[in-house]
Amino acid sequence: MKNETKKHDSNCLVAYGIDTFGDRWSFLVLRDMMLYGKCRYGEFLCCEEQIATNVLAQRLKHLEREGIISKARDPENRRSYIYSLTDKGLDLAPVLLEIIRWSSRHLEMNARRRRLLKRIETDRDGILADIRDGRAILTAP
Amino acid sequence: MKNETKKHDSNCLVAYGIDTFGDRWSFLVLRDMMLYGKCRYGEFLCCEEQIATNVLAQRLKHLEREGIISKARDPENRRSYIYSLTDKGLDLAPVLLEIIRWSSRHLEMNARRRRLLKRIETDRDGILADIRDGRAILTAP
DNA sequence: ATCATAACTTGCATAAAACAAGTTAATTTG
DNA sequence: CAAATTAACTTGTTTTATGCAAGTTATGAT
Repeated sequence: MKNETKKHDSNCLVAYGIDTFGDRWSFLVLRDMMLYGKCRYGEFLCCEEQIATNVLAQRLKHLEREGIISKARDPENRRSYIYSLTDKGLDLAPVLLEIIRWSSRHLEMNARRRRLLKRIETDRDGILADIRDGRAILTAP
Repeated sequence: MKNETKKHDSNCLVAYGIDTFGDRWSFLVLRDMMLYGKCRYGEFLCCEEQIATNVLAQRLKHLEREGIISKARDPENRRSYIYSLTDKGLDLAPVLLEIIRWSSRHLEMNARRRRLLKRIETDRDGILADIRDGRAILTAP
């Protein structure tokens, strides 16, 4: 994940996906953006899984270089930046939703999880709209 | 990926998925099973991305422990084993298909890729049946 | 003017991956 | 049937990536 030339340069569609967004930390950042509406460095940093700051910085650069996210100055605070999903990044929402569906089938459920699953099954478009607009789908975990 | 207690033990559905199948090599093994119908150690070993033998052995154990794949003796050859997807593993097919759809939108296409994408869009059930029965969907890459 | 904060960077210890070689049991070949 | 081959791994070593702690820089708040 450090070496930035596609490590093994497979010509497979699946490998391309894995290499651009499939690393554990990259994907957890994307989850934080899509599910929790996070958009700042500091927010990603205090994710439940405790990403290290150097790794976070590197993954954000990687995702930006791959065109999955973009970085813009925060107009309200000149020392802050706002990360957001590009169209390419937004297109990953269906992958995220399928992972959630899979986990829902194979992990014990609770009310919170059931609520999320139900919304995925009954209000997919609403969810996609929320993701597109950076609105949190879940409250902080 | 070595430490087998879920590394960060998140209680998030997405993190559960990532930790069980989301590692690069684990997922490439699953791709080889679902897309290319591979089922033997030696077949996984000569994948396009050149997985190292120790890593492969470890990932197969991991996937087996997680209930994604199962290992059985080959009745035809007593020094060989046959790996196959469990129901839990088969349930990952939709995730794989979404990744392929995503990559198809964002990577240049060729005839082979277009053919695969078209089949995903028009014959999803056929693909799922092929995966379930261990039939290759693509010829070797 | 001083302190705090956001977003990083740097350096070092540790863990995982890549690489190369070796092992074991079953099978094929001469 | 002894010798070479093959399938599925293990083991040891080097290289690379991650985790952790501390430091830096440019705002911004008090």
